[in-house]
Amino acid sequence: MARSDKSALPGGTAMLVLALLKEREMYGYQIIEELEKRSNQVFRLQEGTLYPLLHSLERDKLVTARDQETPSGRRRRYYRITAAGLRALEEKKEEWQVYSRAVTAILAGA
Amino acid sequence: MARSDKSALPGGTAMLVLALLKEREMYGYQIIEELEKRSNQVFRLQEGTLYPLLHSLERDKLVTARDQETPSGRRRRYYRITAAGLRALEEKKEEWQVYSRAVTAILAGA
DNA sequence: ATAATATACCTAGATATTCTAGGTATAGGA
DNA sequence: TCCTATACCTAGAATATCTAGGTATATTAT
Repeated sequence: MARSDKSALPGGTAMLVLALLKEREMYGYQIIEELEKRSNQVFRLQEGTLYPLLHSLERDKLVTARDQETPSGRRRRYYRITAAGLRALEEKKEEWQVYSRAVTAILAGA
Repeated sequence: MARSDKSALPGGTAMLVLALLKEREMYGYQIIEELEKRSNQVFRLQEGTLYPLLHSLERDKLVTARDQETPSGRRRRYYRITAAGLRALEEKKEEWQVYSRAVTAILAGA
């Protein structure tokens, strides 16, 4: 995830992608743009990050994929979240809450 | 940083360590325990993560180090944050705020 | 007294994640 | 016609963290 200092949120990328897919099925390129838009340009996934990630989510059965052509003939691969994916999302969200609260506590000091 | 799913917050570990050192100088083992305590056991740095990290912070002049023996003869290496370290901490905190707000926005949905 | 555990430092190599830097192909606009 | 945007992909590099060791002394339990 491209940010000023090159760092990212580990495991978090999958969580964000699953969160988008919870709303509706989307194709890869669209996920990148949505994520950028909704974060107000805070992060923009690199294609080299997203596509392999989608493949691993599919392998783990957290999403399913189907190909579809646009009227103009362009190929798109749509991803849809599965029941297991929804469960995984809830878990990751819970972890994120716990984690960010702990970080906040430490930053706030003694 | 040991968590249930093995993931961590990249760059975040340095931020947390610097946040502790802002309060007072500390030695490595102590940092591990303080971090665990203040996060309510949410994370516990592995020694193999912390010691190399402290060395890189020292190399980058964000901290300075000095050795000291306890009355009983045990060696401890104390780390103190530098002015550059304080600046780096403020930057990382700002990034964290921006980042966590963006994540929250995406998790909250459209 | 001795054994086991805790303290305290360290490193090398494996693993996981993301990035860089390419590649392919089509659509649409200048 | 050429350039940019769309849309997919992968290989290899870079980075961060973990695993799994190692050394040594102090403290606690047997």
